[in-house]
Amino acid sequence: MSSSKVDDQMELISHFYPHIYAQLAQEQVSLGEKMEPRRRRKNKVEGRNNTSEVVMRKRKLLSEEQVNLLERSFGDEHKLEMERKAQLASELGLDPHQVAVWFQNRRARWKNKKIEEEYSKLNTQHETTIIEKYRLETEVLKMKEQLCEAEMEIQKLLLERKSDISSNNSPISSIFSMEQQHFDLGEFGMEGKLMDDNMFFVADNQSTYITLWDN
DNA sequence: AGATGCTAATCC
DNA sequence: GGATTAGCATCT
Repeated sequence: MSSSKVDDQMELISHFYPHIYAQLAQEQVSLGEKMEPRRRRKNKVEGRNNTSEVVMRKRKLLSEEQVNLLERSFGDEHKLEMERKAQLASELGLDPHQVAVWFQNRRARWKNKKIEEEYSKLNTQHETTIIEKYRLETEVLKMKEQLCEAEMEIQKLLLERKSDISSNNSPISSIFSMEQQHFDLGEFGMEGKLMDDNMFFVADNQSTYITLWDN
């Protein structure tokens, strides 16, 4: 029986009796028979002796034991040296080329997995960054609110001061006494000092600045 | 029975 | 070595 007829038969078996086919194919390998020739792509026309033939690509899944050994080997080393390839091939009863292909595909899967892991890690980082951003924005809003309240309090105190002055007959004694009023802004870790009606001097540990506002 | 996922095998 | 194809198994 020619090998193409054997292949055709196996093709039929594989199609209608997949389990029997798997068994037969496995037996072929374990008996050390000639390896199946590498199949060409489906519908690929092969020119030989002026004839064209369409050869179906067959494929057999590796057995659990074969995959286990390959996986262990891959765990040791992702690259495959010639010697190890031959060694593995004989241990597995596979064509060295099959072993090479398996490693190539395994490296591709490993790389994809790494990329997915990295993507997932970056995604998590991104999400926590977004949450932190919102937290900080909320904090800024709260602090702005507090600042606004403090400014209103200062305005109120200034107005009180003004009305005190206007009701007093000798303003010089108070406004030009060079004794500026102090405000405790402990809430902000700062100290405030009223310079005049338009200026408020604020100091903290890091910086010093003057806030101006319209009366 | 069609959709989908995995992967051996092929092509470039 | 990466991209792609296609066989096979499993799921829906």
